[in-house]
Amino acid sequence: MPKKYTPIDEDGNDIEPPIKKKKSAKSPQKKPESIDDILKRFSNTFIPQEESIREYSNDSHYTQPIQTDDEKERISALKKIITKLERRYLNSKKEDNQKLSTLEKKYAKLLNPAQLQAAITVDGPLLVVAGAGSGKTRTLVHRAAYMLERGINAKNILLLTFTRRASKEIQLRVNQLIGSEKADALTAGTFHGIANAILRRQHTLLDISPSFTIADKPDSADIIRLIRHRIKIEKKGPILKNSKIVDIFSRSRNLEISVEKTTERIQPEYLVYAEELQQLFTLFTEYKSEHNIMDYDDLLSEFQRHLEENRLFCSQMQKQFQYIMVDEFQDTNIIQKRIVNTLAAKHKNIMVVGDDAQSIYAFRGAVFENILTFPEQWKECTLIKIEQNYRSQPAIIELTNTILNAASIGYHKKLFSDKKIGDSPKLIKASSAGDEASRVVNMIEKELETIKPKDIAVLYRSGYHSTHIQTELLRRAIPFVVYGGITFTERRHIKDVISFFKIVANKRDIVAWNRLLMLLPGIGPVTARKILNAIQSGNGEALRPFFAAKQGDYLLAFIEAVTTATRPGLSLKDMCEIIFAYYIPLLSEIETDVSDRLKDLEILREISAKYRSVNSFVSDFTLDAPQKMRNNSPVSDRQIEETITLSTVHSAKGLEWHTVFVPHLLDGMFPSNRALKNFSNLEEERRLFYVACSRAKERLFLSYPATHFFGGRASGIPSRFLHEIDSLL
DNA sequence: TAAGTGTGCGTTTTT
DNA sequence: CGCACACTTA
Repeated sequence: MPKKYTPIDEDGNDIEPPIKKKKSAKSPQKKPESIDDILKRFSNTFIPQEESIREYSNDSHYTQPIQTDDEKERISALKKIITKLERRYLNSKKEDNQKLSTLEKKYAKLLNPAQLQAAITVDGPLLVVAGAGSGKTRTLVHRAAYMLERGINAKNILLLTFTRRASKEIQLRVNQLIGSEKADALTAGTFHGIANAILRRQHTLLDISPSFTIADKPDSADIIRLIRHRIKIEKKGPILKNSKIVDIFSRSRNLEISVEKTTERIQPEYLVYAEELQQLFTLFTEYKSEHNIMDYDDLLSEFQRHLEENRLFCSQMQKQFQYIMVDEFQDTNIIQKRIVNTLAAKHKNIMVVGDDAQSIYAFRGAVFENILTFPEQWKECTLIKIEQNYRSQPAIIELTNTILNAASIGYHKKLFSDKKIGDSPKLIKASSAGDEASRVVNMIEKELETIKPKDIAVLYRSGYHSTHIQTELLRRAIPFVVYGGITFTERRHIKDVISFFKIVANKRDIVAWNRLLMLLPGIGPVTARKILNAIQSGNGEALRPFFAAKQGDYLLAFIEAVTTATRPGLSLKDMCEIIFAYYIPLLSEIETDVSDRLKDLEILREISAKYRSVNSFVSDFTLDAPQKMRNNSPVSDRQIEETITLSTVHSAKGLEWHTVFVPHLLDGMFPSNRALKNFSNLEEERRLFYVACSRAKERLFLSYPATHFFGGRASGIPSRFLHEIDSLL
């Protein structure tokens, strides 16, 4: 068996010199090391590294994961569905001599025949399978415009998108097409955004509190942190990480399978804690409802639950949304599909668009079967395929088609393009991650001679893959924006201030209270809990003893700020003043590098000024975090023109660039280590690779380093996906 | 009981 | 590199 890991690279890496810690020599080890451990450490340190760049021509490196019986079954079932779909598609292909109305003729000039059909087929269920770059958004935009022009009331149209960015773009383009008065009344947004808005607006009918706050993932992890001590958790295996627990819970709900099953599937090391996890899940659920908190999954499932249980509400919704369009349908999960089905049940004017080859959100419960089985659900549905690609030049299309052909299933689309053939995709081999970064940036500089910064993107598998490239770009003073990874919202001081707003919005948001209390010097978990008990007791006097304690002045200042900020009639601007006046001095006390953070807070002030209610500010902020960052702060649209884009592949979905770089194509990085042993996960990684490459219009550069630091070890095997497209590079 | 230090461990992807 | 936990110190 070939050696899987090469030892630590000690030379030539100017970015991240590996400093070998000698901790074991200093601190006495309690348990004696096993011979295996010692040997492992020895070989990591002293066995000379392999310096040559590996070639991918030899596929003995790659062990294909074994398909489980379930997977085999699923695939053969899907294949049957696809064959049926294909047959049905061929039968339904109409002769194109239908007579067009004047209005339709207008749209015929703007769209190709398939797009036109998709746009003017307004009544009844409709499935549009659209390949990458085939003008999916264009079709949606024109369809909405066509409907409005045909006299359908904008209020009766619901457009569900995957990201806020997509919904904003569609709305903007509809505006440009037919003017804003009509288009503005259209309901467009993400599933989560719409669920949030409707739950708040209809709170009386639904009998819920409209002041609930929304917990993002770190917030949920905080809740777990607060409640995990209520049950005894003996150390039986690996440490239970709060954020992983949250992942398990969320996935369990998205897939609608038990916590234990989910654990087995995504975090089998935690199976020893199955019982504890189940208990925690119950506590977690109770905690959220007690404190008027909803997480992302609650927004969807509560919405769906009310639709099911409240007939009045349901019929109101069905009456309002007579025409429904869903973008990126391949990435919907069971609950989202159910919501759509319920909403469309009465009028049946439901149109879904998607591409099964771009389904990359299985980790969030997405089932691309949703798109393939749509015609089974809606028997009378019309089926349209849009296959012409307007984005990429033929050499790139050939490559992306090849990637798809390696996939085991899929509703195969033969994308084709009229564009003239351009440069073939290039492969860059580097000796180390630092070397890779500098080669990539060399190419970027070369590209910049002919194209604009905003036409270039670097797309990688995981957030932390961007660090080397970032360092290199910073060094050469090339401005860039980072999408994905650590967002603005997750920065500590932003979370603090938002927590303050959350308290104002929802007094019961104990997570927010706790966070702010723990910030105070002299207050730790125990005191914080006591204070919280006092606050929740509903008796103000109970707080008095804490003011008298040695760090009481801090607490007093905090409580005073809270009461001032909660006074009725304050604008968000006033509130910001009060909060900052309290928080900034405190921040300077506990942090050293305040100036950067103050800039962030200024941005926060600007954003908040646009809102009139605390609730909408806080929920929008959680659902639609500003994530464009440059030197760690959001940038204006103007600056974006001058910057190149660094993004995770996931965040790059639906976007396109003249030139695209896909670095770190090592087995274990892309495809990710986690996916190597599981057949379906590996298939999803391949689709992800497909999404990455199909973002490129003219030029595509793939690259990999010989080694990459990876928890002290380095993997040096080129990605198996490169092997699959070998001949095209 | 808060807060600081050390250490071991495991690194997706997002609304 | 960040975190959960163990242990120490004040």
